Amino acid sequence: MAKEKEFVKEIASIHENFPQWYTDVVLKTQLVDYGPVKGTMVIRPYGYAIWELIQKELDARFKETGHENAYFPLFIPYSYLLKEAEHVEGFAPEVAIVTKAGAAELSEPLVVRPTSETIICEMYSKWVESYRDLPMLINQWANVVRWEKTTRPFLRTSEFLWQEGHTLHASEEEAQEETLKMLHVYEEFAHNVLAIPMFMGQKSEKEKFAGAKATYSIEAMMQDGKSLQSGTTHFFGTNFSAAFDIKYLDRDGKLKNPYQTSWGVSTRLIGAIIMSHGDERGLCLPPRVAPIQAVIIPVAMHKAGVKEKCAEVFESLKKNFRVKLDDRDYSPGWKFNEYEMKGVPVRIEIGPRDIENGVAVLARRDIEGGAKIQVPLDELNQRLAALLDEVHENMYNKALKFRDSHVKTVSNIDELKEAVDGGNFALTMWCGDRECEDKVKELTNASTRNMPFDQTPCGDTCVCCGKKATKKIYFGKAY
RNA sequence: CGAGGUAUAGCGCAGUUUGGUAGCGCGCUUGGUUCGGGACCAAGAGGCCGUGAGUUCGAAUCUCGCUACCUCGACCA
Repeated sequence: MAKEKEFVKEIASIHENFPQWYTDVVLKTQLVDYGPVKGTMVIRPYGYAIWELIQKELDARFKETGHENAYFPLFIPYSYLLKEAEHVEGFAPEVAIVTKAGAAELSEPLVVRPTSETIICEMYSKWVESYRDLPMLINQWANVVRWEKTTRPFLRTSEFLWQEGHTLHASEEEAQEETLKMLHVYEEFAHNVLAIPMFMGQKSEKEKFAGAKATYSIEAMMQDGKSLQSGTTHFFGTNFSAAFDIKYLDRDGKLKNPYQTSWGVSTRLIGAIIMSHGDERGLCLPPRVAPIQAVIIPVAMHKAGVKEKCAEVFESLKKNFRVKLDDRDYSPGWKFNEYEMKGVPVRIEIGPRDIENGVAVLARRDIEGGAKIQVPLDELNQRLAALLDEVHENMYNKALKFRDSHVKTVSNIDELKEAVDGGNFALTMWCGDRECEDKVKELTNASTRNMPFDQTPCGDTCVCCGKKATKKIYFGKAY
């Protein structure tokens, strides 16, 4: 028997209209609202709570790997931007510039930071004198502004929140090692906290950061088969340190430019969570960043002892979990649907029957149909902890399975087009020429995502020109 | 920035063709009955119809401009 939908439809179908589904979900679950200025978003408490948890987890990892936090100014003299040629070219089209203070014209226009390489380099040039000052390992949590043409909440907005790490190193090897180390920190975080599998690899010349020698990325596959570049790490060599005249006196008595890296992830990660795990009912949040890990819903609240028992359970759980007791005067069914839409990983139902039996009913969000289980009240703490871990594992595995089943190995342009049009990534061989990359983009609308570290060939010839291939690379349509 | 679409109560919509001063559902408030998958009854509150001009005795409705949002493309975390 066909199962009638047992939840109320407030959002577009994820299968029928993915973009509309996304917009509906972010608005209706109150993650964000639109700001009054084009392309801006208000991150509402429920969305911001996710960001705070992301920050907490990442920040711990940055500290663990020896980095310190600092804060650099929002305003950057326009002239700084001009110092690194590729960098200006990359960012000039989308920077916001302040030219006036009140009625008075400023003597030099100020850029509202689109990224902070320039101002941080300027400061580093004052702070670094000796090899003893290296490595310099600084991260900042900040907002940045890029005047994008089209915008979508979390995925591309005029202003967004991120972290940017900026490091200086005495040796090239050490800087390269840092670049890859932080990429792996991102990947580990995405796996263990967000439950999102990432493709790690190096970006092509075309796709790399303006001013970098090499850019690496983590790429996640969304459920529409498109790629979301979720984080990047950059190796600069001495491009910026030379341009900004950062010099240190080495042991050998010679003045040298240090090697540099930068790396960042942004509130876009929240978009990745939404589009990796969401379903027909709405959000499905990974337990480790879910603002509410479990919600307690009293059933037949008016009956003797129910409210009291729920409050008691709430008190016993709140020390260990982000738990919420919803004793508002809505029907239980209404609340079930509400918290499913909001992606709360576990629901705890407690009614007269349960109290009589000394149990609670637990329903998990990540499994279709809820998979309700009864748990004795005195085991709730341990069982919930285990269940949240299980939910995390299941969400990761589900995302991984989806991803792996949407990667097609291809050897020519027709296969590539068919793969990406069908909502897949195409894994293929490439000669490394920009021309072929551009041509593929033109013919299929897919761009290179990245080159995996495992370069075991899956063919000999370039997917586009048919000449000898040198790189194994993923192509995909991207956000 | 190019193509298409939308804008009326918190949300979803009707009303626009044929101009006459706004309506439905949900939600919200109050009271009561309810409560194991979006309960029910009753009584209420809430909108100068995105915005600026124009046409007209009269504009949500017709004309032009602007803005925002959505979808699809070119660029980015």
